[in-house]
Amino acid sequence: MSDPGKANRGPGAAAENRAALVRAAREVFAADGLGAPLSSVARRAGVGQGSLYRHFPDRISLALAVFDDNMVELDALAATGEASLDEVLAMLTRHVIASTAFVEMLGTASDDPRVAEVAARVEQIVAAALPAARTAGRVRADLETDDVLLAIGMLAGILARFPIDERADAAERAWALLDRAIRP
Amino acid sequence: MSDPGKANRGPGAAAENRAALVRAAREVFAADGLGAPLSSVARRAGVGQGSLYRHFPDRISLALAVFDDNMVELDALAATGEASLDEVLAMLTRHVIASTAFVEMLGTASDDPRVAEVAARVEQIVAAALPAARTAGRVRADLETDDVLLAIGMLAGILARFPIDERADAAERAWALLDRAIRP
Amino acid sequence: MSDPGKANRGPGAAAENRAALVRAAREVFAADGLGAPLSSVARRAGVGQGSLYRHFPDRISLALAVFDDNMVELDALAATGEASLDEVLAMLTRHVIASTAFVEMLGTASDDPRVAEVAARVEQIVAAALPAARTAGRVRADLETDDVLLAIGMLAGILARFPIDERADAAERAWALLDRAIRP
Amino acid sequence: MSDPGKANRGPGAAAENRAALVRAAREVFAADGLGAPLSSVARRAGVGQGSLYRHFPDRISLALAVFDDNMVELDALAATGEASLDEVLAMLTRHVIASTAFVEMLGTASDDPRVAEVAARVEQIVAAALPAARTAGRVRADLETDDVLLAIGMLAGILARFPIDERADAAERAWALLDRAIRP
DNA sequence: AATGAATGAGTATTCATTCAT
DNA sequence: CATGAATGAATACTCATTCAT
Repeated sequence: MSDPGKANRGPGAAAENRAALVRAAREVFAADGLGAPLSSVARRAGVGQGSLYRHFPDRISLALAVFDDNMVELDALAATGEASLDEVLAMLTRHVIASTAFVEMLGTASDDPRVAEVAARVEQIVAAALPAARTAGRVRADLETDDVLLAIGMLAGILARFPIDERADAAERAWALLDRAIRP
Repeated sequence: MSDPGKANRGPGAAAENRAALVRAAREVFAADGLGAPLSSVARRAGVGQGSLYRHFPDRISLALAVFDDNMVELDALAATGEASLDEVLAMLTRHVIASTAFVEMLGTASDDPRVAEVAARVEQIVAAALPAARTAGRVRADLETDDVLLAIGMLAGILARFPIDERADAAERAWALLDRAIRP
Repeated sequence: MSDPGKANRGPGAAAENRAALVRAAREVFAADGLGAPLSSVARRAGVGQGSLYRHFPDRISLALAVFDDNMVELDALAATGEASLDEVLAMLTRHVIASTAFVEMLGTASDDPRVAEVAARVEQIVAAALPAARTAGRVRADLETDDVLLAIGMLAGILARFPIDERADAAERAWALLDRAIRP
Repeated sequence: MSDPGKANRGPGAAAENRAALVRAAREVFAADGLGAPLSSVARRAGVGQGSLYRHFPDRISLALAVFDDNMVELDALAATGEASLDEVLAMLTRHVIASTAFVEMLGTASDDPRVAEVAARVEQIVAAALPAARTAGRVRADLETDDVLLAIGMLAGILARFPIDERADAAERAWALLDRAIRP
């Protein structure tokens, strides 16, 4: 019974599989939200269900992996030491347009320490960019980090209700409003 | 055969059952969102599955019944002819705090004519209150109805991520932001 | 609580209701077969479920009532004393085109004595017409009643697989074959 | 948690399960028709519902698998190049006796391409055997493929109304009639 | 005797998760 | 370590049948 179809590529394929899973999950989460069937992720990745669970024992682990790239980008931006709040917000907006699941994750199951850590990191980055923005008069002097995070949350909430191809537009309209909310 | 379990309380229970279903659905939708299992609604109402489907042939019918009260209130407010935008927003905010599913419904499956009608009615009520608010300088002169609806949508989106008992606070914070976004 | 909708027309409506149920059942059985939901019969008749069950305690009772007309017609034909086999077959064919459920009933649940009686009556009528047909050379001399009934059964079986509006054609084609089978 | 009930026998059981499902379905379809509950198939096969759906995503897939054997046999017969119409009919009759669902499938949901293909194949095989039968004077010179298929359809229709153990007899009687219908 | 609602069992289908190979 | 199948619980929905009014 040496069935063809998909040979067991063996342990060597581990890294490759992991990457394929993350890639697939990114697409699936973007399209169907964070609650999408994990089986569809495995299928799209061309990987067995079991491998998915081995690499990512639960949905959150997978989501964290997916959005790790986002965090890497964000961290890179922050690492320049000169990231303006506008740049941070622009990047976050891009991420949210690509997948509201990013914020969906941050808002849910926050009892998972790893999620909390990501949330904290985002908060940190925003917080770091805020003083300069205040000083520069870009935002109100009394604007708090939480306010900015709330704005991002609202943005994500509203974008989730639009089909992907309308999200860029919707984001623009939303920022037209929100911008006034944070400006001095 | 002679199973106890639940006597057929007869047609007299109809109105009572309907009310129990709506009440249960209100709670369930508030807690778990519009996508919650209908079986849980029936169970919580202490009513057979069949009765649920008799009264409400589909999820939307049930949701419409649940949020009918909201609309009645809203209509009543609008009927006074003097509803200020602030009053309208306050009421909508109360509804959204009670159940983000209200807005969830308006945002989804808008291809159902009954939902579309409710959405249109909400829009109408907002639109009716807007001119006076502009004249009074309560909001920007160029603020559109769509902007207000977007704000409501964002509010709902963000509240959905908080447990019910934190929503009032969250709403306050959100409005503190949004208010600036619409003010002149 | 004096709900409108459908006043309880009281006992006087009994005969009327019965008739409406039979009429509705005829249409429903014709369209969806003998296994169609009884609720759809009650609905189409504009009659309560309970009334349906009062008049017809089970599906077979209803079917018998529906096809009673068929039997009346058939009996009337037989009563002329001069019914040719061709006439009998033509009438049966008409009935089967109108509703394969007629034969479906005769073929199923034959353990019900009332059904058995109807089946016997049909057999009787066919049997009565057969000798003359044999004498006249219309059918083979060795053709048995059972053969004719079998032919009717086959006709019904095949017609059941066509949508109603194609059944007349299909019946014609089928008889073109079957006719040779019974002719001398 | 550690419920016994049924150990996961692992992938090794796949082929075995598939075979059990087909076997069970063959019996169930034969006994209760093509519309029988799929759950009863799974139960009889001693297999979880999920496994059934994995192997056969819909009812038709299962039916096709069940009747694939029939087609293999039929194809084998046709492949000899010398299959007489009588042999073809005898085989089809055997299949229909075993399960009228075979023809039931061919008659229903013909919008499924796979079903259509099977139907076409049957037609092809009959068509291929017909000319020789005509030449040999075994059947009427003007007998069409459709007539033969109609006859098979009628046979199936009538057999469906007999319990399995009476079908062989019934088939014999039916052919006694039908044979005359196709003979010269 | 009519009404229409109530009930629950039955069926289809999906998915998270575990496990033998 | 990969694979892919197995399992069963969960959920939607339908219908036959019973029953209070």
